[in-house]
Amino acid sequence: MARKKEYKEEEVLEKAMYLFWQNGYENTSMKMLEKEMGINKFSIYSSFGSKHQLFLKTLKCYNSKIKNIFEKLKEASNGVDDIKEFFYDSVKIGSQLGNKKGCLLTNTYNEFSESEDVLIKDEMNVFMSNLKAIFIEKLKADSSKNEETVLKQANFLLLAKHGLAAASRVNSQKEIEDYIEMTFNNL
Amino acid sequence: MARKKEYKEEEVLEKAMYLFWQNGYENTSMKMLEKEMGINKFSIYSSFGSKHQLFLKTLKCYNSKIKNIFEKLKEASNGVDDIKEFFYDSVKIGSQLGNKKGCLLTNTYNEFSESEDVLIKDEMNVFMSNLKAIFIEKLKADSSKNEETVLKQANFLLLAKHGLAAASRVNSQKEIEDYIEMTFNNL
DNA sequence: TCCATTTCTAAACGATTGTTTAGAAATATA
DNA sequence: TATATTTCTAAACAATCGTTTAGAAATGGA
Repeated sequence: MARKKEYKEEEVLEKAMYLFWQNGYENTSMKMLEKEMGINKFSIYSSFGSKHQLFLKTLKCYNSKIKNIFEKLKEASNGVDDIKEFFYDSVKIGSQLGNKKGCLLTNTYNEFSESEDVLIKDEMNVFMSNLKAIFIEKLKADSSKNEETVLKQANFLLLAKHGLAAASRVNSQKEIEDYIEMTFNNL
Repeated sequence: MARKKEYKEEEVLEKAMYLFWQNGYENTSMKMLEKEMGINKFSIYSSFGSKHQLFLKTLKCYNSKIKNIFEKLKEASNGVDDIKEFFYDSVKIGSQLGNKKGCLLTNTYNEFSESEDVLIKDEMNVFMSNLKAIFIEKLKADSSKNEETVLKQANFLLLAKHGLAAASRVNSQKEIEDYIEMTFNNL
């Protein structure tokens, strides 16, 4: 056959993910991607097709990275307390590598909120409705809450999670902890 | 003297503000600004200097638009309840004209969180620290709260306000109301 | 060793970015 | 009515955007 590839697609995809995570889609140029991924434009295009397809693949890569957090939440059985821990886990994964950058999916949700990009909006909506369904399930563990209360609190938590992800890009660890604690004070 | 200007700078500045509010700084092009403001590039540059200076001026324009909300909050005397009403007012001003677009300052804060633009970051920090100071003052109205509690709750509210502005770009009126109500449930 | 195949480098593509400029159109004053 | 001054239109600017392409470099099988 022929010449060997000098990079692993999984590895360079992950590097692209961190760059998009930090700068968003529009503010990440092919030039920046070349530098960060360590390969040139030709290789990016032959491996991933286009900037847009590359971005979608980094979203799926991110999804697989946070999958274990979701699994942990699903399999837990302490109701609201599990959601609280999920909030902490979500923030942690952002500050774990690099620095506080919020949540890639939420950042994307915000950046594309006025866009008409169906592929990306679909990806976002699936993520959000999955999360809401899990919240509802966890809240129902407390049988003293009626259906209306459960739905209201699920909406509250979804918005709180969204807001937290956005705010965590600029707030300190301490402020974030205070916020999470107070959010769950009256649930 | 000479020829008259065919537009009023205040009016076209306001139009530019709404465009930046909707699309953010980077995703608003000079071409879009020409169309929205109804004047061409030459006029924009002769009146406002550059895209960047124009943006800064729209931020100041926005500040003056929300000034009365701040004044109302400052002059009120019902403590936490006033902050709650301020939250409602903040959301209302977004949905008042056009549709839900969050808060221009918060949007900007998020968009420039990874940027090194000093002029803009200064503008943001002044806004945020002013807001925090007002929150603290209002919380202190309740003499049963000690200093630590006041600071913690002020941080909480600042982050909640930030998160709400971000989330309100994509959430419904009902979800937003639920969120505000629950946020102030235990303060 | 030679050739077919694949990946690499590096330049160029057309489109769009923010910005500037040359010259026509309009106006107040003389 | 002429002239000086300002604002307008419209084209061009260099730089950058995402994308493509031509050709050199490298590799495995014959």
